[in-house]
Parts: sequence; structure tokens; C-alpha cells
Amino acid sequence: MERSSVVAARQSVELLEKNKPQQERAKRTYEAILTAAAQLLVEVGVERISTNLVAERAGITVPALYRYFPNKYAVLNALGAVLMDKQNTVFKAWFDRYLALGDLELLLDNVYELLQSTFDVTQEQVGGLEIVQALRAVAPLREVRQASNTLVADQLAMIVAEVLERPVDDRIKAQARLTIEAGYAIVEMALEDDSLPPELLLREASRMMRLYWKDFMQPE
Amino acid sequence: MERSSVVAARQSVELLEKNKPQQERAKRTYEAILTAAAQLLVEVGVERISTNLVAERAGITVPALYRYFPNKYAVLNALGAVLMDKQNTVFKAWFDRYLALGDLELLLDNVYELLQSTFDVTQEQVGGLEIVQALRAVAPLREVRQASNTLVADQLAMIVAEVLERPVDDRIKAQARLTIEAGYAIVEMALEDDSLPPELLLREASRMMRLYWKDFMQPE
DNA sequence: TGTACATCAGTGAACGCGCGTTCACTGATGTAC
DNA sequence: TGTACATCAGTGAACGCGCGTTCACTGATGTAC
Repeated sequence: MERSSVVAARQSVELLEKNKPQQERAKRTYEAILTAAAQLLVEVGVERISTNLVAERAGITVPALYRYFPNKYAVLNALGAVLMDKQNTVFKAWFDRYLALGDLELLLDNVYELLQSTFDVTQEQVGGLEIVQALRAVAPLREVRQASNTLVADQLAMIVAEVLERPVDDRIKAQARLTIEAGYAIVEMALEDDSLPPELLLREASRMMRLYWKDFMQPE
Repeated sequence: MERSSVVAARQSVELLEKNKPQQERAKRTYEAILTAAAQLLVEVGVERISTNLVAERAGITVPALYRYFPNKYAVLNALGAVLMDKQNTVFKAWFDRYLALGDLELLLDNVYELLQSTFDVTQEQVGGLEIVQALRAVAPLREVRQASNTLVADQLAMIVAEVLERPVDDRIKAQARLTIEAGYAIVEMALEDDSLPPELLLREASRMMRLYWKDFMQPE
């Protein structure tokens, strides 16, 4: 699995991994660390997760964890990268499937499918909701999340502009950024809220987005 | 200032305050704690804020802090309650101003003003952005945020239903919940993102919401 | 107006704990010959 | 096929630190008479 599509800007807290696992045993250890971290994110939350806890749960000693990650933020970052990659993959697949040149209608008519797929992929990942929340919560990770969302939004803006033969101005960038951000926020809400069925929330969200972009293409 | 409009459900972590400050000196201390906490939220982040740090910054000893708050979550909760109250007050004022019976048009034509006011009130509060992020991040606070947003959304749903003479069904609840959640997410993004002007983002968001609700009232 | 007293507010010192991190090391795995 | 050796992977023990929390206490404030 390719996990480098989200590249962390270098900052005061080192987020990059140290030694890559080479041997089989090492790969199992590495995966055990991520699995343990995901479980603990659910059980104790990002507030109380620690390298000690993760190592213990993974069945290794702490120095073994430090062989692969410089600190706990790097572990969370790796977890976040895995999930964001999955989400971005879903997005790209959807985009490629429904994008017919010169026609955005098909895309707009299938926004619900995108939201539902994003919902599914997040729910299937152990600790999925907790991971995306951690991405919002922890300062060094926030920038990674923002960079990823901005990247996706810019790609969306560029392609839409191209199809409509319009310039990529701030207006269209704002529309794209807005849609992406609202989309993720609503998916997270649908995962969290248990008073309303997720399908309904996602259905309504897709309706909102469709109306929004339709109006951009053919103003009232 | 009334700070109790957001009531925390009792849970495993105690969030309520202990002794209320009575004398003048105590009120200053109490305020100094909240001010210090807000500053430190900006400087070191929610990850590293601690009662020790807050007490030191506030110019008091740690046991003095414990006189008013049972733990650091209660401090963050108080901070969050202050901000959510301000936001809810803004919402209510806007709602009362533009709600004409039997007509939601005026409301819909002024969504931008609401978003801008919410943006302003959050930006003016020291550590405003960091506080709303902490509300999303910290588990025991998350429920408080969700309860507050659900409450506001339910009120919105109820009044809209009343004006339109429709029942308060899941559909209308979902619409309201969605709008509120997307609204806050976009305000936060506007505060965080520095690549696009906040006014543009809020303008577009209000356009999206207006189209969404218009369509509900008069389907295409 | 003065003072004794009750209550409120804040202090100094101490505690046990889990944290992140590092060290020199032993053990496991893979490979050259 | 066997073995010596290099490299990779993981351990045990230790460290200093800041954390949350509590205690018995001193000091400040307000009030009854």
C-alpha cells in the first residue's frame, strides 16, 4: 500500500518514520504498532494515548517502537496517512468514473455515492472516526490534514474549470474548498450522531452540494 | 455573563466547577485562570496544556486552581461554554431579527451576516479557534459540543416547520443539523485557511445554504 | 468605630505515577563462500 | 549443505521530568455586635 501520497511538511515535530521495516518479522511489528494505536485511539482517546501504551498493546517493548517512529505523533501521522489515502483513493475513483468531458451533470447526480463511499471507508477502518478527529485535534497533524484537503480541492477546482472553460479563480477555488470541507465534516457528523440515520444525512448533503454546483453552472 | 446555557451531561470525567468564586479577589482569580488557559491553548496547544501550566500563567498556585475546577477538562469546558454561549447568542439574535412569520425569505437572504458574525465572535475571543478545535478534539468535551449543536439545530427545525406548516420530521431535522454543522465547519476553515479570503468563503457558504433551503421550500 | 470571629481564598510542600527517551546489550535473520 | 559473519530486530534497565492531586496550613475578607 502506498502511504506517501500525503507528504508532511517538515516542522518542529518530526512526523516522518525512521527505519523502514525490512524483514518479515519487522513488517509484522510495524503493522502491530499501527493496529494497537488504532485500537487505543478508540479505547482511551488521543488525549491519553502514549508510546508506552501502544508498545505494550502491540506486544513489544518501547525501544522497538522507537526503531520505527521518532515519537507518538509520527505513529498518529502514519495512521492518518493510511486513512486519508483511502479517502483520496475513493475520491479519485469516483471522479474518474463519472467525469465525462464537457458534462458535469453525471458527477453532480452521483455525489451521494461519493459521500457514502467515504463514510464506508472511514467506518471500516478500525478507529476511523477517532483518527479523523485526531487529525483535527493535534496541531502537527492538522497541517497535514489541511494540506491534503487543499490539494484535493485544488484538483477539483482545476478540472471543473477546465470542463466549463472558465479560469481557475478564487471563486471556484472557494467553492471547491468549501464543498470538500463541508463534505468531510458531514461524514464525520454522520458517523458520530446516532439520532439521525447516516443515509439521510448523506443524502441531504449530496442534495445541497448538487444544488450549489448546478447554480454555479446555470445561475438562476 | 450567563455561562450555564450549555449544560454538560454528567459523565465519567467531572466537568462541572466546584466552588463558585464569591469575593472580588476570587472572581479575579477565576477570570485569570480562564484567560491563562485561553492563552496557553494558543501557545502550547490542547495536547500540552496542564493545570500546572495554567496556574503558573495565572499567577496562582495549583491548589488555588483546584479550588474552582476539579481538573483541566473542567477548565476547557468552561472556556468552551463561554464561546458556545457567545455563538448561540449571535444565532438567536440573528434569528429573532430576520424571522418574519410566514416568510423565511428574509432569513435566507441574510445567512451571510450570521456566518460573518459567528466568524467575528470566534476570532475576537482569545484562543477562539483553538477552543472550538479543542471541543472537537477532547472526548468529554465533544459530547458537550454535539449537545449544543443538536439543540440549536432542533430549535431551527422546529421553527422552520412551524412557519411552513409542516411536521418536524427526520428530513427537516437532518436539514437543520446539516446546515448548522456545515456552517461551523466552514467558519473554522475560514479562520484557519489563509489562502482564500474569509469573506469569500463565508459568502459562498451562505449562497450554498440559501439554495438548499430555497429548494426545500419550492422544489424545482 | 473598633474588634472578634466566621468564612472565604490561596500557599508550600509533598506524593506516586506514567511519560518520552536513551543506552549497551542479546537474539534473529539473511547471505557469501 | 554447512558455517561464519554482517546486518537487522528487539530487550532490559535506567533516567529525569512534569503531571494531577492532596494535605494541613496561613492569610484575606466580610460581618455581627
